[in-house]
Amino acid sequence: MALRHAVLAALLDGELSGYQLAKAFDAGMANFWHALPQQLYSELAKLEREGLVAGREVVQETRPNKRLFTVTEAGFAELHRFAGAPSKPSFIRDDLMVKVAAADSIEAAELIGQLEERAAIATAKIELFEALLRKMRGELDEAEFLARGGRIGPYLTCLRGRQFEQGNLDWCIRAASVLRAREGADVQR
Amino acid sequence: MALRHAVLAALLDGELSGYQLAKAFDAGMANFWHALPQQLYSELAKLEREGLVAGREVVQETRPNKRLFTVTEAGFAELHRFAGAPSKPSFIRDDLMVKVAAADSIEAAELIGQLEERAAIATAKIELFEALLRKMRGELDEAEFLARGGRIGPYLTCLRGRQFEQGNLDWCIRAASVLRAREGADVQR
DNA sequence: TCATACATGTAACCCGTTACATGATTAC
DNA sequence: GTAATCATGTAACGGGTTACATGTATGA
Repeated sequence: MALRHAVLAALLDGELSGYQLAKAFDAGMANFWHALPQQLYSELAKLEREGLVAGREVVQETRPNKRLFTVTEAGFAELHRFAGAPSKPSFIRDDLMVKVAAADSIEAAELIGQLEERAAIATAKIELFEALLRKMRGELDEAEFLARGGRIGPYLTCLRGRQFEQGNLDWCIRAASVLRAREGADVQR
Repeated sequence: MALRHAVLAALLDGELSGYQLAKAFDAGMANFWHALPQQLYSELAKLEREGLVAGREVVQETRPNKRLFTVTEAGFAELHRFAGAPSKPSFIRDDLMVKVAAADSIEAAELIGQLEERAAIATAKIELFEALLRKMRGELDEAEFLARGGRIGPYLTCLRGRQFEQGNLDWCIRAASVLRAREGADVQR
């Protein structure tokens, strides 16, 4: 049960509608979480019922009306409680890893193709995260920003996201090259 | 629906009982997947019903009887089909990242403690994975093994697992030191 | 004697994903 | 015209986690 906390964390920057929250999850939270709009709408509804967020209706003329949500006192209290609870170590759980694990009984060409595709995705994400980091730190350099900037939380998680994707990229390239070298080569079975 | 494929991949090395499979998931698969025994038992039952694995009863005298499972022809076919399907990129989804994202409204000391704890766990996992890697490659060095060894699949995923934990470790240390430096310092709010 | 390893499951619940459903406005 | 953006949901399904349930054998 941690999506609720990710939502609370996302709302710390200011009040957001469900729709804006979905955007935020596609951008700033994307390094460590992902959620579809439906899930966010229903999670917001649940959080409101429990009094952890408060919504206020904003009437718009040209656009459909929307509801903006803020974290309540009870919401902050819940975040603090959450911060104190132990966090279970995470692992990767990736289809591509399962495929590589079975590499010895799967056609190499297929696998190599998928590894290259993933490498391309990782490259794109790295660029995206780097742009985000530049935007967050503004005119300060990284050391300055981390030492004295505001809201370093999202910056730190974005750093981890970038590093994670760099790890994906390096590994995909390496695994693909290993598999390519073995194709047709003389190998133990 | 990918646990089934992880199970099939794990069974490639030879026939295993549910219990042994649970061990295997705690060791060799641990770098990229985790599953509780209950889930494995029920997944094996499902796979057997669908004909993707075959179980054979082994009567034991001093121990309770057990059932050993092997991948069937249909199971291999399913693995090949799976290998051809697109794999969605994964992301981290970690409680600790949520906490760091909310760092600006959470007590730093708590967070630093959790980051250090996680760093210790990562260190332990790295050692574990390194031992596993040494065991898998036997007397060959890494380049030799990757070029000509048998069963490189698990080796490659274990490399990713080690690298992932190294990433966790580096990031935890960095994030903790950033937070420590800011404690009591003059910071934007 | 007590903890650990061996050995296998069932049941309930929550969370996440997929599919369905609607409808106006703005920019190309 | 057509795609993208704004805006909000419901329903069904499947997977993962937690709790429950049982029993033997070995080693400290």
